[in-house]
Amino acid sequence: MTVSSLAIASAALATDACDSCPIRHRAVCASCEGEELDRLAEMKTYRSWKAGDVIAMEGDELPFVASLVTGCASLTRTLEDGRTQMVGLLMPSDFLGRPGRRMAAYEVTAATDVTLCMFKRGAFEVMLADTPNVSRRLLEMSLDELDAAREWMVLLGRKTAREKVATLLAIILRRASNDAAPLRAQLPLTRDAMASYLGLTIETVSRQMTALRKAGVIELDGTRGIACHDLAALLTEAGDDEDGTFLS
Amino acid sequence: MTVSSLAIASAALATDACDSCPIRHRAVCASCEGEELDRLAEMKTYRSWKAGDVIAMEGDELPFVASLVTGCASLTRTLEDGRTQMVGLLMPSDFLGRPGRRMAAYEVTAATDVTLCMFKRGAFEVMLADTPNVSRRLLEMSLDELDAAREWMVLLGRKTAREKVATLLAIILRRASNDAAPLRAQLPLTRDAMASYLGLTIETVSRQMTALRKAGVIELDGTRGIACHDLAALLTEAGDDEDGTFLS
DNA sequence: CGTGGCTTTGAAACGGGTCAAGACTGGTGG
DNA sequence: CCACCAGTCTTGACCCGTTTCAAAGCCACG
Repeated sequence: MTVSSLAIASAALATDACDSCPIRHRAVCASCEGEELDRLAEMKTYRSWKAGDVIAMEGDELPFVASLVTGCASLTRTLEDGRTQMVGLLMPSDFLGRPGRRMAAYEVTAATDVTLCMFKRGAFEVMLADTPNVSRRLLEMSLDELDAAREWMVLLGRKTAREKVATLLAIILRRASNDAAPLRAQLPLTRDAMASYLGLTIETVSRQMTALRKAGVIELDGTRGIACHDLAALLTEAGDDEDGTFLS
Repeated sequence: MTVSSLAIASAALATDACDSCPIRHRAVCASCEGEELDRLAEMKTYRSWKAGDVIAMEGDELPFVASLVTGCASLTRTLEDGRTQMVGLLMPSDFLGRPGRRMAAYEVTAATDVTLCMFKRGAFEVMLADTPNVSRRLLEMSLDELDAAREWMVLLGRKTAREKVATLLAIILRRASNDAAPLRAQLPLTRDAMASYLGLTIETVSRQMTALRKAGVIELDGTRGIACHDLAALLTEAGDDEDGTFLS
């Protein structure tokens, strides 16, 4: 399994200092300060996985909930006959696990190298119950994810293969690059993972990438690198009615 | 617009008695008692719409949030060129609106006659902030909706037209009927709405309904009535790996 | 009894899937 | 250091399911 790491120097993560945590201001802990933050810090544990590792299988007991600190992980559901659909893509600060549910509802896989900030389920649930700063933030994040899921439903239900690929590339480019044109990024996903997320086959993803390149909308650099000189053109290909604000 | 009402005697709703409310134990108010319930009761207003009415358009200001009391409403997103995808189906006890957001993110349409129990946004947000019984329930409901949305992503991304239609019929039959075989129900959705939800065209929905009837899996009674003697067979057609537990 | 909206049915076109090679990439061991 | 190997990605040809376009049937309602 190719290792294409987005990991930030893991030395910083080995310490317990939430102050220097890269997701401090966006994760489920974002609204906590002082005592509350200390309490979270006491119950947390870091753990890392390599790209391609399965973090949890559908139906496994998941004894923790977690914030994704670095990297990128996917949530996937499998049908009886093996067909597979990615239903979520966790990026730094996203929350993994559902309070009140012991079993993983989806297979969780590390798309790149991943580090989680984990909380034991029981302790976290107690904290959730008595700490509005946590429960409010979690509600907010859940509603954002719901919006993202619904946006994705539009893509899955109504967009053409070309629009699907363009949409995904636009999202990745906007997230990863510091908006100076040309936008550049390394794809955190294999073609396989892209296909799974987009409800397509690998071959179709590959063909559409080539088509977008030949149309001059994007440039490819090796198998993972992409660049785009004209985001507007890419967004037009994506077929959105706005400018692709979504995906939490 | 054809009126196909699921409405329960609206006389009961005209009163302010939460005790006799059909969704009392499942809606966002479910965990509230005594004082808290009184407080909610004071800020609530009922309002009804006819089947086909638009309750809110995408981008409209929505000055309230609400629980759906009776009937069925759809959330729909539209692409620039007019393609349309339903992203949610609200059934009794479901929550409408997002605390903290003024604008409707989706078009909300009454699929059947609908009655909402509405709360003014401001007052509800205050209550949400200081009443764990409300915020906890809303979090739970949001996470259920997120699960349902993800389940739907699998359907949109990977299922065949036949499986899509079978899945939707199974869900409606299970919800609507009092599980004595044969399961019977009146569809709360037009073919158009079904197609919108399933990411298909009207014609394909119609063809698959006919195909399922000819295969002996379902019976059709007029244009809205369906019956099913063998739910297991229908679930097999639906292609699920379990027994279709989802959709909040 | 006619009208308009919803639904069904049919025929043809097309987009994406499937199957099958072949090319590239990065890592490994001679 | 280079050749090889396994895994990943690309490309091509063909096929099938769904959409598109068109027309006819059905139903509720005026």
